[in-house]
Amino acid sequence: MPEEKSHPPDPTRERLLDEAEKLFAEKGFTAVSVREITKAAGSNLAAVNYHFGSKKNLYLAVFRSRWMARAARVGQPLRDLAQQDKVTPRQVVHGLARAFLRGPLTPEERVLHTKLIAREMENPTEAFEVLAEGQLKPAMEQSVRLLQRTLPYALGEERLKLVVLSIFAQVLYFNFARPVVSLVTGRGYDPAFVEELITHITDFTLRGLGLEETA
Amino acid sequence: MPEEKSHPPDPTRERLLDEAEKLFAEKGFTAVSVREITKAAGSNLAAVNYHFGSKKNLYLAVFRSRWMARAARVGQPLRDLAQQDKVTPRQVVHGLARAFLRGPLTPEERVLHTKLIAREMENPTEAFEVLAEGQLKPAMEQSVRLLQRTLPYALGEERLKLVVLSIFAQVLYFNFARPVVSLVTGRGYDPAFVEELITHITDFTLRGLGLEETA
DNA sequence: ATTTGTATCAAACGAACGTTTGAATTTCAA
DNA sequence: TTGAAATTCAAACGTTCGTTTGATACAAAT
Repeated sequence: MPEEKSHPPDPTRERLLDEAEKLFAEKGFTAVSVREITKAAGSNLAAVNYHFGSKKNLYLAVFRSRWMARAARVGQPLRDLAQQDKVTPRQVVHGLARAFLRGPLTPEERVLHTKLIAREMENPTEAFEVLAEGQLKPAMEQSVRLLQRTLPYALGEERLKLVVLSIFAQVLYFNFARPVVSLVTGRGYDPAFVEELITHITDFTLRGLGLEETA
Repeated sequence: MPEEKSHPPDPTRERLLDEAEKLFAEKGFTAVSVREITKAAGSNLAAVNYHFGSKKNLYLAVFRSRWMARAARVGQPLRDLAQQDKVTPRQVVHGLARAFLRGPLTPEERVLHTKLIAREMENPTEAFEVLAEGQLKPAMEQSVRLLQRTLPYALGEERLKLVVLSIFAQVLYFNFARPVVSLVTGRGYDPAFVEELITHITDFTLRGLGLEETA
């Protein structure tokens, strides 16, 4: 390994991170081989161990550099919202749904990002802490605080947390369970359908909070 | 392989299916080795290939015999409900949430069952069809029909499907993302917390359908 | 008692795995 | 231009993988 601290942009290192992230997201850690990654990155087999020390370290590096950067972009709309003066609950919920389903990421990035989350959620590895501290807890606290101060009535912190978890549940599910959603609805993930999904989640959740009229 | 059709209860075969299901659910297909399975089942290394032909066939057999039987048990409360005369939407939603979170399965079975679903949802294999035809589509159709006939107002089939998907999303999420839920709420999955979760999902969803008062 | 078919077993197969090695190459400051 | 460090490379390391093999044990039927 060249160094231990932060890295100047080494093209080989960057390509390895890019391809590794795609492959890990698509197939999972154990199903991807180092040979597959280095071939996709157009580099030598030994490059992974030279630049990252081991396959597992590469996986962690993917989370620390690539995944975290994306998480920051996903969370940005919500942070922007938090800085505004007058915010409605609809804006909060809609912002959350939109950030994950149509937000700052390209469609490919979004699938990739969500799959990595889902894998860590059902099989936490050392990367889970990165994920939890870097996105999950901040986004959760941000959302709870934002809802707390915009809701026209008081709602206990515990109840609010469950509500936000229900939002996350839907947002994640409609992202990573695409085969199921498409199978059931007969719809592909074109922009129109995604917009319908965002509207559905927003309306459903707002009524779940008792804030909107019956459909 | 001994035969091709249905199997009389061969103890070795049964033990292999039991242990394989646990391990596949816990670690995923590629992360589990045949040696691991046969050792856990107390049988010879060659037993998997003798009884099932290949590791992949064993995985499919787990879904066809073990997983499907469990899916039938999970779906039973809903089918019972469908046969009753007077059913309220609350009964439907509560029944769904309860079936998956506290239902006919033991806690260990439930974790196992949900993890297998989640894995197939994010990485569909040949088992996905078994899962889709055997549980997903029936449960979806059943739920939609049941809601349709119990709702006090008309709701389009498309909207209803999205609502049911939102219920599934929460039910699955609160099952398989337990590390996240516990991290955020600081609660373990004891009976009291599970009951709170069922109540939350039920209330949240009913209001999502515009049927209950504000909390 | 012998045959026949089924199941189990230890052992080995070739292939693929993550990792290491040491030489070749490139980079770049002195 | 030279020399030392950083990077790439082909090759091989030892291990583990899923699967196959052929011998052995056991069962029920002739």
